[in-house]
Amino acid sequence: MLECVIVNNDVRVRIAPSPTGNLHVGTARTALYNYLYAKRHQGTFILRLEDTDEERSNETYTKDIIDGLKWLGLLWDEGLDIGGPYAPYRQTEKIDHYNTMANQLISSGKAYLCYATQEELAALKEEQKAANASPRYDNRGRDTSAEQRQKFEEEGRIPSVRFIVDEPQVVSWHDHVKGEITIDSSDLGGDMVIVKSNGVAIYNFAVVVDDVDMKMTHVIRGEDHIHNTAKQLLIYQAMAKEAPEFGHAPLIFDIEHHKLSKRKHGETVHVDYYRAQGYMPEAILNYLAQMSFTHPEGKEIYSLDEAAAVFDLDKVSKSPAVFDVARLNWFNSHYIRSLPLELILERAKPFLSAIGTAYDTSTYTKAQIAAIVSSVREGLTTLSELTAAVQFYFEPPTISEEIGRDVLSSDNAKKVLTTMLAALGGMPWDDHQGCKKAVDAFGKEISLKGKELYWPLRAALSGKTQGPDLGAIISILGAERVKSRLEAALTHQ
RNA sequence: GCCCCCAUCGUCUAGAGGCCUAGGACACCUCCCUUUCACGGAGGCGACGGGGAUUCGAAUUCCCCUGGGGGUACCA
Repeated sequence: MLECVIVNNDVRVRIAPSPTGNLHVGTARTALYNYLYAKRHQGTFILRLEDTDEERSNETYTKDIIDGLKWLGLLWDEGLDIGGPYAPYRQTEKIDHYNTMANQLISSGKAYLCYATQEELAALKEEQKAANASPRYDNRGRDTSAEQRQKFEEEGRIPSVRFIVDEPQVVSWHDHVKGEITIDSSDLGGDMVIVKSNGVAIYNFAVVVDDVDMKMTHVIRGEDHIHNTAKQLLIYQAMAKEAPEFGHAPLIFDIEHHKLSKRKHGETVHVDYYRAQGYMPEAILNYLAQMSFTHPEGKEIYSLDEAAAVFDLDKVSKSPAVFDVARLNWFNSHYIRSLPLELILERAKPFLSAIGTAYDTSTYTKAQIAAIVSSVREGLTTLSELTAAVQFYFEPPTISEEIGRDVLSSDNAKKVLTTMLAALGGMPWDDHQGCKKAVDAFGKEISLKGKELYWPLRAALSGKTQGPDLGAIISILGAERVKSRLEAALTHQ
């Protein structure tokens, strides 16, 4: 198949989170799309921090976001943490610069100082509400006279800077995922504040300045920004700067079809949560990618690199997707059983430690630990389940009343256990399959097979009637433990 | 209220006028494999929101309705 890939080394995209919470699943998805777009076009992926809301911003969130993106493997080429040619990449370090730009707009008549107080603005809103009119700023500050200004200053009023939104005016753009979008400037709420009275630029203004400064070519973000895009386009125009291309991805919904929010869903909206539960970054990435994007060959399972090779914005769905943990789980269990054992072992460490005092690294060799994890990983959905799944390898199982009665108390069970005890000397301990065969062999001698043969052993050794392969259990536990557990089980007659 | 976006199985989606008695995946159910769980395999359940229009023919184009969501801050 002949494919025409546009290679554009000039492509520059970014993820620009605000540190008002831990790394959000939606932010991760947006970061992923930007990352994929950059890689596809051999462009540059940038991480910038939008921390102009000093009230809500917090440095611990910044750290969490950086850690989370790194953990996912969405590494940026430029930006926070690593710097780059367009530093700083943190908006609070550019406050003066935004003010300079705002002043330029004022000098060119595109913006003005607005002395309206919060109270006046609130009153205006009330009035409009009472009159059943759309809430909007009435542009009253546009022609504030010199005398009025003087008076306001004397009253101690501190002005904000408002950008003049000319009305009516059609703002439209070709959106890379949505297609044509048209918005009338009259629906934008009137002249908008671009610098708050505390002297700090507001998001809609700072982004534009930054995107210009950093030479962004494409802005890929959630569709909750569509109206912001219209506002921002007007600012680009006023600054006589070329605007980047836009692509608005659909939102991620909860099962009730609302935007995934921390307020409603708590920690489950954070990447951290999944990380702590033992989700694989590969699974999260794969899940996030395929949720609104379909691989052209119909693949369900694919890596970050594979996705980067085929990603395209016009292949991104226009409609929102419900976040479905069941599906994430399917991806996760797939990766848990197919990723290299070495890697799983590394990631399993915290969950093995969680076993508690019984977990002593000297109990088993490294190879045995590997065998333990390997014996159970097929049945895991998340690594957090590992703790309970391997517990019996470390501590003698407590035999429940039920198991004792139903599985261990029969004469046949007693026969199996005693025969096994006698056969211990001939066990090929290092060989999983060999151990299984040895069991089969003595089973034949005592004319027992299947459930009758296996369950008593399984119960005696693990306390459960289901779990890993019996041969693996025997082999891993080794002679000592097998012997003592069999003897203990015999007391349940 | 106003503005914008969206609309195929429960969920994620394929589908760019005839290939669609609508395909795949997750979930669920049944069977097979298996000492068990899981994996794997074979089946099953299950959808084009409604109405017009265009056309020989519409899930696919257009219009209206309905529904859902997002936005409407000196938050981002």
